[in-house]
Amino acid sequence: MKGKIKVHVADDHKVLIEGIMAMLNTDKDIQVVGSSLTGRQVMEWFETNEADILILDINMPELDGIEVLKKFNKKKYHQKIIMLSSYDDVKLVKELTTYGADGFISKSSAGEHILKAIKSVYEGVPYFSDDIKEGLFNLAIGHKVTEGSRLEPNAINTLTDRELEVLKLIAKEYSTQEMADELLLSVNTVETYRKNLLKKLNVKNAVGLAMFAVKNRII
Amino acid sequence: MKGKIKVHVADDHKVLIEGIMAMLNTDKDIQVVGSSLTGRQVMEWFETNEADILILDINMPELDGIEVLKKFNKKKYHQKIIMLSSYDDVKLVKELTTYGADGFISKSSAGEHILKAIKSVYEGVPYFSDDIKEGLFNLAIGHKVTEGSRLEPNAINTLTDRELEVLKLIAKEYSTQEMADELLLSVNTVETYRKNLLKKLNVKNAVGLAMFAVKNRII
DNA sequence: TTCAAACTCACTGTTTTCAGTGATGCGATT
DNA sequence: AATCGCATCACTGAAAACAGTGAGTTTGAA
Repeated sequence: MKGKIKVHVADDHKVLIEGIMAMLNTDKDIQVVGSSLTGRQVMEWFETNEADILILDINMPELDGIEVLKKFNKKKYHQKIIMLSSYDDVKLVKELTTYGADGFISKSSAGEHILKAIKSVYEGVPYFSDDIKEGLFNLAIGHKVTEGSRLEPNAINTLTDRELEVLKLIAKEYSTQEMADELLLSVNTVETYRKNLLKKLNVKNAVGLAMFAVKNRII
Repeated sequence: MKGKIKVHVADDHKVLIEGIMAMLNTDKDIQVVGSSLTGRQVMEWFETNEADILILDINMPELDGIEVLKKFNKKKYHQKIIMLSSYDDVKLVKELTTYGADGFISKSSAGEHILKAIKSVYEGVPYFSDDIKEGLFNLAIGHKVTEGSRLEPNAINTLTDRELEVLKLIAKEYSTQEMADELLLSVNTVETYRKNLLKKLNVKNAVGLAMFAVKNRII
């Protein structure tokens, strides 16, 4: 191995970042070159820096890990991405791999798995921690073990970026006018997104949208 | 200081535990003597072991941090307890201090705060990380400043039975007409309850009501 | 290059929500 | 007996949400 593997860590919990950094820096082949607390920070960092591996928390403020993943997908950066998931984001795994995620580690797994994951993914071999594998297995079996599994698993995947933005604002009690101001759009446009959301998510009003947002943790 | 401060760390995220351990063990005055992934494990550990400080995550499976705190309260163990909170559990702080919590740290604060907290609490001085303090301040002020911090502690208690019923239905996407049918009331009456709710809970629309319902687990 | 999807906006019309005010009856409290 | 909280309802008017349709532009992928 010529140089060290350069890693960027993104998570909204500073203690977790520092913990991971402390751990990774004990490995002679790995060097943590940056960290971010929000998705937006990740995007900004990668505009002027680069890393071999990005460890990305799924749940982050401003721009969550999923959004970041999608954006990276478009930008064609060359680093590998390992997703960090807190609870049972198992349902998302399949989808996220299609968006270019190279590995998954649940936070409830041991730290050594992060080392393994980094080295594995760096070599081009996707990595999934054991509990993620188990979760996928349970999903495949059909019998759910975890609470959250819903019927229309992928309604959220059908949402466009703009629709997601609007959805988040709706869940924050914004009125259409306020959203239009915030997003610099016409009221008509925002209304269109709202209507699309109502149809796509098959709910009857803003409350339904907000509840969907809660259940899918996009707020 | 004669011996090292003995610390036990409890959190369901193994990586976080390991991170905190790595960090704490760099301090010559502190020694991590144990860790747990669930509340039950904490209880078992303390039956046969002891520590000076218990760092306790609020959200854990099996037995959450709050329950553990209550049980410790009864057992009269002599260690101090620092609560780790993921999001803004600000509303809980006051209650938890009465149950014997000696400090609060949010996970979004830096790791050094854990060091500070441990030493402070060990000396008998309660510790609250800055964002917790800010949250409490906002709570006291009444009007929310930050995103998550809600209203005056017990707005729920000011709600009448009928208002609660209506609130639940609103959170289920009912329209006023539907609620009137369901509750055998006139539309006007239901509207009145809705208005009272908006005023009492200080939110601007039905989404705000639904979100309140979610946060206060009345759905 | 072509095509589809996403993004943007407009217009019309209906329904619902939000806001304020006021009123009645009923039961419990003082 | 008077008061107070709660439940119930009505009326008005303004604002916002919901619904359907159509259409131009941009962009990325095939």
